[in-house]
This record gives sequence, C-alpha cells and structure tokens, in this order.
Amino acid sequence: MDDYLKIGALARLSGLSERTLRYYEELGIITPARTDGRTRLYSKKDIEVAKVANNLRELDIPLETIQAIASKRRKFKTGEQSSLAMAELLETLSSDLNERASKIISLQSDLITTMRLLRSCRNCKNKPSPTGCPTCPLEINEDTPQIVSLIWQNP
Amino acid sequence: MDDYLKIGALARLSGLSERTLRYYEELGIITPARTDGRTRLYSKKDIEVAKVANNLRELDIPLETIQAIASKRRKFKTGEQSSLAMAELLETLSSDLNERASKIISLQSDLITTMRLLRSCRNCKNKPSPTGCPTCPLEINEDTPQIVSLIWQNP
DNA sequence: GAGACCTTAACGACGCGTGAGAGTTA
DNA sequence: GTAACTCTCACGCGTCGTTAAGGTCT
Repeated sequence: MDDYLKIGALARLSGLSERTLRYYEELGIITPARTDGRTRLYSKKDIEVAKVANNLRELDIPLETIQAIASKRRKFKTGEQSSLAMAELLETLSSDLNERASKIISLQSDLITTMRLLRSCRNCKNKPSPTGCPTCPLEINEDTPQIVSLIWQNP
Repeated sequence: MDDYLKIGALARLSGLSERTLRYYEELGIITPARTDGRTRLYSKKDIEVAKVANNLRELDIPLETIQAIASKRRKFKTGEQSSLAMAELLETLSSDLNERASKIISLQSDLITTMRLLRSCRNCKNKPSPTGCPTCPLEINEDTPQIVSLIWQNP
C-alpha cells in the first residue's frame, strides 16, 4: 500500500496535472492499477514513467513520440528485433535534439549580441524607431543578428 | 516591384506555410503591404521577420513571445525606456533557452547510455519483457537512466 | 462528515492543416 | 483567355486547462 500513490500525490510529485495524468492513461502511456472503488494507484514504475513523460514534454517532444517509445517494445517477439527498432527510435530523437541544441546555441549568441547593442540605447531620448532615431545602433548592417529585424520594424 | 515577394515565394523561402504567414499577419507579427487587388507584398524587412519567426518557432517558442518581441518597442516613447523593456524580454528568453539546453544535454547522455544498453540485446532471443527476460540489462538499477522506465514497463 | 477521488461532458486556447469557392495576376 | 496564383471564410485536430454536476471512497 505504501508503494502506491494516488493521483493527487503523483501530480504534486511529477509536475503533471491530474487532468494530464488521466489523459496520458487514455493514451496508454501510463496504466495505473485500480482499487475496487476505481481509485488509481500508481506504482513506482508508473511514477518514473510520469516523471520521464514530463521531462520529455518540457522539451516539447510530442506525445506521439513518447507514446511510441512507451509501446514499441511490445510489438516484437524477441529482444533482438525490439532492440533494433527501439534503437532506431532513440537515434531519431537524439538527432532531433542535436539540431535543437545547435539552434539554441546560435540563437543564444544572437541574443547576447543584441543585448549588447541595446545597452548603447541606455540614455537615448529619441523615439525608438528607424525614423525617430536613424543612427540607432540597431539599424541593420551585415553584423546585426537576424533577430534584430524583429525588434526594429517600421514604423 | 522586384523588391517584393508574394506569399507563395515567401513561403518557399522562409519555411513557413502560406496559412502560417496569413496567421502571423492576423497576430500583427508581419504586416505586408497590399496591391489594389489585396495581394500581399512582402518587403525585405518582412522577409527577415518571417525567417526569424520561423527560427523561433522551430524551438517551440510561443507566438506570444514572438509577438511581444515584435511589438514591445512601439509601446515606449524613448530609446531608453524601450531598450530596458526589451532587454528584460530577451533576458527571460535567454534564461529559458539555457534551461532547455541543459535539459537537452542531460537527456542526450541518457539516450546514449540507453542505446549502449540496448546493444547488448542484439542477439537476444528472449521475449522482450521483464518476465520474458528477467536478466535483461535494461532491468532497472541505480545507474539506469530514467528514460529506460518508459521502455521497460510491464508486461 | 470532510476531503480526496471518480466519471462524463463540455467549452476554450493555441498553431496551424485543409478545403471551398471566388477573385487576381502575368 | 487561361493557368497559376491569391484571397477570405470556415471547420478540424492535438494537448491539455478549466469548470461543472453528481457520485464514491476513506
């Protein structure tokens, strides 16, 4: 009995809402046991699964992918086949993550450059627009990070 | 005339769909000119904005945030005020990205460990389940990555 | 009896995909 | 004039958040 959590306790522990936990059950991602009164009982394994699912969702990994990882193994008869299929899945995920990571890194450096440029507007009394401040350091040139174009639109 | 793109051309160039470009206009993120026949004409600045928006969306940064960055400046009268507010926005974004990056890195190392474990199932003829293969290297111990619990559920 | 839990059911937001039907452009 | 493009609705989906009603468990 002590080995099981009810939904509220798991929600607090895992960071997922009760609604979300029920929804994941609908999708077959977590399959808790039940009492006679239909109260969900989450085992230690279920708890781990909930945490992992939350971690993955925080990286915006689609539920479809999570579901695939959770269910793929059952579709095979031997460890051989299953491990091959699983490895392929994880490989795909891993290379996705690599792409994301490199995008994040390059965006980070753009952000830092942009914040440095912005610091030189610290005492500027001009109107913050291309027409109000035509010599603004934000005015686009070759070295300006792309993201500046989002800030420095007309008017 | 040559300086403007119509929606189809921009879609091909930016990676955003036509629908998405129209939606971003609804939100005020991109505001193209129009011909007399209401065909949208995107300037070079608009094109940059579209690309940036796409980059940010590929990192699952919410449109709300993109919209905020695109519109915040206009709400202030001087460069001073605007740059302060903008810096705050970018700061928040940057620290979000830091968190994401570190989550990605730790997940990546879990994935690599897991794929290594899976390689030892390469010639296994057992049924891939805790009961079918009780000595499986995936069986959870202290060093097993959390994500394995997603793979290695019952039955 | 109080508080946590159950189910069903429904509505809403976000970020678009998809299609219909009509109009524009080269 | 015709082919290719574009326009404006408008509905639908996934992933929940939220509220509600009415019941059950401990």
